[in-house]
Amino acid sequence: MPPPPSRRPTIRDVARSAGVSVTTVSHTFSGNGKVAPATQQRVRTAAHDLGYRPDVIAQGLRSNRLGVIALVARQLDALRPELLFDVDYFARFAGAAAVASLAEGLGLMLVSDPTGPRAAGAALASDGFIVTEPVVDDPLVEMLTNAGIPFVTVGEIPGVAPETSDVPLVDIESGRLTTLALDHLWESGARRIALVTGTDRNEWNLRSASVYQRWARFRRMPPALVHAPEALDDEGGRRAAITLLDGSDAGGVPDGIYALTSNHALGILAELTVRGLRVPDDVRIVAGSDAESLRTSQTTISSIDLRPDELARRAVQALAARLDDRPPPDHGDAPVGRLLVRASSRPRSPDQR
Amino acid sequence: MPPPPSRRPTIRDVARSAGVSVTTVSHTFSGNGKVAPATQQRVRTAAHDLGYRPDVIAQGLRSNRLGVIALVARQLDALRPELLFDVDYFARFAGAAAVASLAEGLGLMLVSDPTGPRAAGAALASDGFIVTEPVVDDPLVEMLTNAGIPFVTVGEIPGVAPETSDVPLVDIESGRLTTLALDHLWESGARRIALVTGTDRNEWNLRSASVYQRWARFRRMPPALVHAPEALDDEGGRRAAITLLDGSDAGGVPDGIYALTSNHALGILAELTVRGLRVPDDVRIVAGSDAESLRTSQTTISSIDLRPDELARRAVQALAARLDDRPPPDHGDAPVGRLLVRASSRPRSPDQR
DNA sequence: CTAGGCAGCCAAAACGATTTGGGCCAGGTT
DNA sequence: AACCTGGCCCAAATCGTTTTGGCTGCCTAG
Repeated sequence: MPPPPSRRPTIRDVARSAGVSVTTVSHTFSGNGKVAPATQQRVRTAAHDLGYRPDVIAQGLRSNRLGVIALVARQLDALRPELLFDVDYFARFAGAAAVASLAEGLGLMLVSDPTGPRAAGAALASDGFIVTEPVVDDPLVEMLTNAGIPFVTVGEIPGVAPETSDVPLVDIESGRLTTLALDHLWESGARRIALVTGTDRNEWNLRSASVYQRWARFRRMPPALVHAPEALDDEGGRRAAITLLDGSDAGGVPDGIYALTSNHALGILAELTVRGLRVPDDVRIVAGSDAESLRTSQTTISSIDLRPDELARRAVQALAARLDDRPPPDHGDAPVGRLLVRASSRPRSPDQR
Repeated sequence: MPPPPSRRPTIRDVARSAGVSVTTVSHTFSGNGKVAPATQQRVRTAAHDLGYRPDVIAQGLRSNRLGVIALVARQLDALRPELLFDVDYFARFAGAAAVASLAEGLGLMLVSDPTGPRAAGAALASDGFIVTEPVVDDPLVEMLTNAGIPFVTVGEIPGVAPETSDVPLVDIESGRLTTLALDHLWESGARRIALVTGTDRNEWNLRSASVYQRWARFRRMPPALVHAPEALDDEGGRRAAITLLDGSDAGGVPDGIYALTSNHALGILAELTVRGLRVPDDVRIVAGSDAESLRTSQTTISSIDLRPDELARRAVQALAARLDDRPPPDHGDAPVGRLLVRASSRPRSPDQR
């Protein structure tokens, strides 16, 4: 068996070798048309012997589909790109999305925001996009809409009522989860609960803040709301803590803090510890997204686990359905996100020192 | 400006609209051929008005290049895929690789091992592969070699001398770093140093073990070597610790442990703590790969930071160079990986013994 | 005045698959 | 005997680019 010319075999080579037309070869593999079993067998063995693999790109050209979807990682262009995946949420999301994509027969491409100047052309090769946490007036959303490229969002596009939009949406349950976190803090004894949000104008930050405001009014609790840039990491949390502790807010020093970003929660814990405040005795903390580091910190920190794996799975399935013009999958309305109670908000048990 | 037929404009539409041939349009954008500046201008505005974007797939078909490279995530098929990215190393690697790819004008695709049964065809669409930590007789390596698909490995292909292979290799410095970790443990006072490796047969595990053996002989220290499956996570570390502490090894109970996998190190720390052994006073610990959780654990754990971001960057650059038939980039021989000393191996302050 | 060169443009042939619209033949119906 | 019906197969068109190999004129050197 002489290695045929070094280039990889095409459908034509297979056809010649099997003594049939390319049409027949194509039909054999695609299942279209009618091909006698005997012929099929001949084609298959010929293909196998030649080591034939259909050229995905040529298929893509005809079908206008490549079998690749893109996950947009907006922070990719940020200052310290190597830290991108420090955000556990996104890392978990990406991992689960890759797995789910594979299950749908799709590849998952990580791309930076393609609206940016450095937009790699390759990004546009994908059949569809998953946009997590779109922000107000998101240029990416606008671009995809204009270009007619299918996409789904995880979290609402702020300012766009989901009913009026036909963009598939994966619900991140920001309302329910905010209430869940606040109620939990309340039940664990906190009476002056502050909220620390990030500064990205996405559903998570915006909705949490508004729900918090309403919740505080309901509890007749003067709201204490601080914003810290996500990018500041721990330091952002530390500064937020300083603001809350030093700034003589109406309500006085908080005894409970709900920090939406996990690294902020860590920074807050650090600052509280420095000041000799005990967690959870003096101040209870809940983080709004889960991370490995919350599980291993000195005082473990309670958190809202958004279940990025499940969200990713749903996003991929929704996108795959849309790409195939199938109706969107119905995930029922069972809650997804959950509260993980750890030391930072655990009521003391009777016998503890 | 009536929206032309809903399908996206092709190069032909642009040509017609600008009153030139498709060749001229192509040349205008590619810079090939000769096109009068005035004509170029006409073409460009026509393209812009139509909202024309070249079809990446069609370009790919001609050029046999799509501008996408694949990163193989072997653990993707594992039992708990959502935990894939718990392995900080890979998460960081993927993030940095995505960024570096973008800089090279390439997209990064996450694919599971394409040798598996579920191999998504899309995986094969990529121009090249990055294989991290290939194992002995790696089927993926074999497949890529046979198919003539370009790839680079991060870490040697065990059993294949790098000089004899023309597969670009990113050096993970397993020899130097193992020695670095062991010397550090020694200097911090440990005299009976055990090694806990994973069970994957990759360079990191294999080379570390062999270097450890030699190092132990040199120090006239009876070696204590335990293997625990990476997949067991903390539990694997716990079991390894049990083996080391209970099994009456020749050398007795170790006072220093080098655990290659970060989660193993965490498990070891937990088991030691349970038994009332103090870290680092009774036992010093160093982990062989860095992770966020080592930085925040009760007793922070020293680690070897492989600098996955830098490794990823190099891998991408090497692959990009190979794809362009450029000579491989020369990264000099400055060391990359480093030791991060934390509490688990910090020598006691002066007043201690 | 002519040959050659060059700038500017184009038609047509790839690239590797899928799909369309027959053709041919055997067997069953009128 | 003529007609229809399927089963099986094929040639050619198609997808949207890039590249090859001309074809025009115009300019300049001889």
